[in-house]
Amino acid sequence: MPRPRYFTTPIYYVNDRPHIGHCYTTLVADVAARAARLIDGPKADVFFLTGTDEHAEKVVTSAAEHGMPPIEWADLNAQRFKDAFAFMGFSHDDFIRTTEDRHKTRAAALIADLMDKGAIELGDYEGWYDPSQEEYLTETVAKENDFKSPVTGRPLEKRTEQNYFFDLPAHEDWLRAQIESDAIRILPEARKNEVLGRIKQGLNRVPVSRRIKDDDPAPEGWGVTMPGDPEHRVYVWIEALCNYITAIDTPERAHYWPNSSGGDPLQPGGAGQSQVTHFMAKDIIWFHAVIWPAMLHAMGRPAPSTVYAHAYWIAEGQKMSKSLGNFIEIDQLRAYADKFSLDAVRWYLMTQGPLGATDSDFAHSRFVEVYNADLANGIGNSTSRVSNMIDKYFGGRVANFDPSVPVEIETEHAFVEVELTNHPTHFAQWVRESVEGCDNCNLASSLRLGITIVERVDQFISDTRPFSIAKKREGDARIESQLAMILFYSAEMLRIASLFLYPAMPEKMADLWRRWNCDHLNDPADHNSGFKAPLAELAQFGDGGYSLKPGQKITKGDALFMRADPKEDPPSA
RNA sequence: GGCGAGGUAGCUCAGCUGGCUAGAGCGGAGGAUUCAUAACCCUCAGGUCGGGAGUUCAAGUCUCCCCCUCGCCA
Repeated sequence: MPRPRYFTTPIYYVNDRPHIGHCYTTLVADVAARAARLIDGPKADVFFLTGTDEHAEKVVTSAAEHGMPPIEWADLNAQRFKDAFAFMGFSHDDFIRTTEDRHKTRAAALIADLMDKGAIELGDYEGWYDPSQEEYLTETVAKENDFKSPVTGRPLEKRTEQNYFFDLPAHEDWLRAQIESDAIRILPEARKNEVLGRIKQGLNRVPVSRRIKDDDPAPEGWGVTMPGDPEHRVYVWIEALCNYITAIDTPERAHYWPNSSGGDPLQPGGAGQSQVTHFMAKDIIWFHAVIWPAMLHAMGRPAPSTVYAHAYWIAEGQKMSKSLGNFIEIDQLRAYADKFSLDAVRWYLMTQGPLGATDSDFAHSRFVEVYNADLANGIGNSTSRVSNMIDKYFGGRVANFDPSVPVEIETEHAFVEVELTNHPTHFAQWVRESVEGCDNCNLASSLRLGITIVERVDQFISDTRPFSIAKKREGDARIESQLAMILFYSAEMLRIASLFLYPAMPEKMADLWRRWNCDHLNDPADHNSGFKAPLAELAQFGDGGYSLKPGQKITKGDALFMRADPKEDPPSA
């Protein structure tokens, strides 16, 4: 049995409008989840979670501004995320909202557990309070604003109040050891250094609650109150982190968190144990790589295996910001998808995106370049030329050939035999590379393998020149067999290339499989229907159970990706 | 101010523990070809590897100084 794998995105602040940032993080998780399901095949045990974080005070005030109860406002906005994610073709298994009872009750239980274990205690909180906004500011923000309210300019007050604190410093040594040894793997590497550097500077207690104000605008039951102390509400950040557990705290799902029963509970990723990967943007790595693992440790639960923090998208060379109003929102991605196809958008984001530590630019000219190079001129054109030749020369069917007749190419001096015997070995190697890439979250390089194979197909066709051979095949069984073999090889290589490309482009690849009449999927019409076999078996070249067979129909269809004109204006939302 | 990352071809970046004429992809130029989506294939980049000094038989690759960019923290 393949080991269980659990992929998460952060739960998104429900007041936000879905934009490229939310979509990107979720896309990365989607591609990781799809790749895992493909690699592990029909027995894959993958759970992919996303959702929304809804208990922030601003949600209550925004709702009031819109003249509706907070939950209605949250419903409305959460739906926007659901719609956006459905549009993006994400394959999440669940969408959790922190306002749901299943979350609230379990989050409260987790906090209670921490209190029972003495990890959370009451203490004094001293900070800079902005009376006009009724909120505390961090030391940094306070200082930056010269200890005046950033909104009204009035002086801040130093205030003290009682709060509950999580004893983070108690876990310092453990955290450092876990992170240094990669027991908790922080990726990319640069982020790991950053986190370790910050831990070395010393850890502070983390406030986990806020006293509920007398004039609290939130309705009864909003948020999660501190167990045994209804005067305090659990700080949204702490409550939000709990979603990774609350969503899977059912008998069927519990195994997605590594359990304590088998061996050392604090050694995640032991054999058979679930592999947990949290994806997020770099701004919230501290919560996920330090506070959350420490909370889990305090509860006696294993930590996540991998915390992956990608960098940001910028737009046409400019940082995206509220003041500039240049966020690339879901509508703009929709406009690109309308023009270039959704899978093209997914491909661009995945292969050009900020998976590493540095930011990436979403530039229209770049989009078109990548679209043309990889998709239109790459997999699109190659599919087209291969299916066209099979149609033209063999009536649209994979033809029989005699494997003992070698394929030869004509050089200036002689006919040279083409080396084909290594093909199966090459593909087996690529499968290994792809699996390894996914394990290390090198999703982009794993996807690139598909394009590498397409390039091989184009080269192979140039070398063997089936279109020239076709002209002199009449009555020559040897040449006929060579032609059949070349096209079989080409089509078979494309079939395998498409498997590598699938996690990013599920719709288009399923389309290709329908044209090729391949039966990789349980339901050929549904790219989410699951695979009939693990990748290694599906990607077996030439004589595998899923390889193309003589007589198999290959349908010549419309262009998979039509070439785009770089001079055209960007699509607008 | 503290810690960290980085400055390599027009663009995006590879170059691990120092070693032959510094690489890839994209864009651009030329050629060849015609099965294909003006596509594919082949060839072409003469880039002071941020600047300076040093160590070494040998340095993008190590040391020191300087300049610049960017993170995280205070």
